[in-house]
Amino acid sequence: MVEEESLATITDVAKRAGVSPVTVSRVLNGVPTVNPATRDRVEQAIKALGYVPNVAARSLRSKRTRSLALVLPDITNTFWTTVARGVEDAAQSHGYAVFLCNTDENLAKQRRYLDLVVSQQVDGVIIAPCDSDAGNLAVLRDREIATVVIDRRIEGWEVDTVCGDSLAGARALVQHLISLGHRQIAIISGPANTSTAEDRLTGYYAALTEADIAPDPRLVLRGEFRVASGEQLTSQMLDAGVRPTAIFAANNAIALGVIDALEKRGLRIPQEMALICFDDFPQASRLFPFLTVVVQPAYEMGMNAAQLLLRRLDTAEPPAPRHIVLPTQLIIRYSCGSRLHDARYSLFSLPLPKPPETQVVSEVCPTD
Amino acid sequence: MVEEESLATITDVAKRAGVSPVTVSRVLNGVPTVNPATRDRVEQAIKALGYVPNVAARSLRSKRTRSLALVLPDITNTFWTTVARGVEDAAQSHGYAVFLCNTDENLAKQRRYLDLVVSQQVDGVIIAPCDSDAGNLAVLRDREIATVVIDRRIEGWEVDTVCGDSLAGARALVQHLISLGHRQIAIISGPANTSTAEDRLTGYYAALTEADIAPDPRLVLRGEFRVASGEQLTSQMLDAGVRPTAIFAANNAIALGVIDALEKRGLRIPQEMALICFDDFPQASRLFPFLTVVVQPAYEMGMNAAQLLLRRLDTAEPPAPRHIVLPTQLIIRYSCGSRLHDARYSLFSLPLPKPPETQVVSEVCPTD
DNA sequence: TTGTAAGCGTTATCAT
DNA sequence: ATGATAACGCTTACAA
Repeated sequence: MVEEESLATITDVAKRAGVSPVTVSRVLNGVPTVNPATRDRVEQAIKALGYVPNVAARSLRSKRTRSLALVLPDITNTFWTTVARGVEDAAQSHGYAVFLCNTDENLAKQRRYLDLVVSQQVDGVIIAPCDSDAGNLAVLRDREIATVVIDRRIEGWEVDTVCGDSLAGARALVQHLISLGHRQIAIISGPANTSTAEDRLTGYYAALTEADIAPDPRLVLRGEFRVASGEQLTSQMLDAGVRPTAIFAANNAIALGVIDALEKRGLRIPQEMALICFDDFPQASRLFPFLTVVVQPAYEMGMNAAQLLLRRLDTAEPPAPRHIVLPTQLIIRYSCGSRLHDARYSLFSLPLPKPPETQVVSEVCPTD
Repeated sequence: MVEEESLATITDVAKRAGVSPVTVSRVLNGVPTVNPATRDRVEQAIKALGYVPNVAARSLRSKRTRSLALVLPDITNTFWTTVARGVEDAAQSHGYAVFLCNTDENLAKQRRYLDLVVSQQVDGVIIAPCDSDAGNLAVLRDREIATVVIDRRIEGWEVDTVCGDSLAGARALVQHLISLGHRQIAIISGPANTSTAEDRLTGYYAALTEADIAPDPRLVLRGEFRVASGEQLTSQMLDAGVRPTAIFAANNAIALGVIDALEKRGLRIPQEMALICFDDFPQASRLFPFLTVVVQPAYEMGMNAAQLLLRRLDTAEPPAPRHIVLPTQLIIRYSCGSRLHDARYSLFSLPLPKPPETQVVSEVCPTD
């Protein structure tokens, strides 16, 4: 049903419909002041010729490409792929295409991708930056490219931000351990120049302080948000004779490394070493029926970021930057007989100094 | 160091360097017939102005966008994210950007993405199609968009293809079970209209036949390549009183569903039910120290597909379509005392009818 | 409601 | 080795 000789242009459609190219353009862009009959003829011509607008020409003229870039640190982590799906769904429903860029937490790769993104003239960028230094995002700021920072805050640039509540999540996790009687709790966190690593550390300290437990510097370890880093730091700690009763892994990749190190040493989880972490695993309740985690609303984070960005692109004069902090959920896994249970609690931000009795606010909804 | 008033164009660079825009274009495109001194001046001007070429203008004129689309069925599966990284690395090293499109094994989504991809005028497409019907890829064929099909073969269109050797892999997996004494082996495969599901089923039958085991239709189940499907089919089978001694999951997502169903019924793996599957899990040796799998070279598949595509884009008159089948590896996991071991065997394609004694050809390389 | 004219930034072609 | 000119397909501004 599609006749093609070379590739139909707007002029071909115009000729076939007996109108001028401008009218076709109006139909394509949904301009209301077009005679319905004319619109019909144009639409038929479009269908008959299998016409598809040429985005290059369109964006050369209109200065918009209808494309976004999503720059992520680790495409193999399901947390990030879930974020990506949120962004994708929001973008697709608005007719935007998404370039997915994987930096591997590597600043050089991030820089290369940002250059690419600039030359591709994307309309906007959603980025989880490798670190909190705004200087590394200078290209975006200087060229005034609409940007939303996701998951991690940035220092020195007032820009839209969508994050999970790392502080409340970390505090709730550590409080959970404390409520189970643990007092020697190690934390294996991420790099010092990422806000998520910082916040989770702050939450850890807050929970300890609130329970009158003096922090032990030997139990505070920092590396990267990677499996290998979690494995290495755990091994170092254990090999140095430091033996906490519980470990808080600052994300799921680190937790995998911790599991690795513990299993190599024959330490059973949770009997000989309790483990909690940020970000869940798919199928976690079957694979790790013991694991208490804080999950962030990854899909919603992606969707929110994309919507924020798209709204900004639509409005001519954008409002002041917004900082969105999405609440997290605490999932406590336990077995009752042979049944596995997930108890879920929504976490709300509470002031740091001296919080009320309980941080676990909302209501339980067991899964299966 | 970057002076900007609006946004530098090729003309601004030309003025600053005291040459014509054409010369700047020549420098940008690496045309050799440019005086080195001129080239220097131009390059300095580019740097001074922070000039970045406008891809829209460039592709409007040159008919090339230097972008590819990668269309995948499940971005949450590490197999596919690994493929994506292979494609990305190859593309980036050639200066191409990649649009990642996630179809969720959903034909409607696939169609929408292909339309988007066409209007974005990408130079080429790498696609793992939802099914083997070439009709669903008609847009690509009709518009003569350079295409590489990955992971799954297509019926009715002669097009470049990069796949793993599902047949040899499936056969080796089932042979492994048989060598352990299993004779009631169930298979939970994917949809009938995907070549991977078909090939793995064929390999399953081949191994049974070669061992003089009559296939039992109640043990052959087909659904989708998804966790939920694996869970559901396993549950159905078990609830119907069908009780094999081993299950072959046709991919890793299905295997997760099988694990789910087995655990719900208190069946221990591998003591009460052996399990094998196609495609590995990250950290599998720790999480599933019992699991024997066939891994496909996902990264290489992506890289090969991208290289094939890029080569085709470079050469004016492309040669006949190529079909690449990459060999797979069998990984047998076992514990020796408290140590875990991975024994790896490379698998080579063998003729179907009556293969020689052993399918396991290459040499063992234990991991840790 | 529709059309005319101009131009977005680059590269192909031809000329020097 | 370099430049002048036109054209890619579309949308904006203005005119009718």
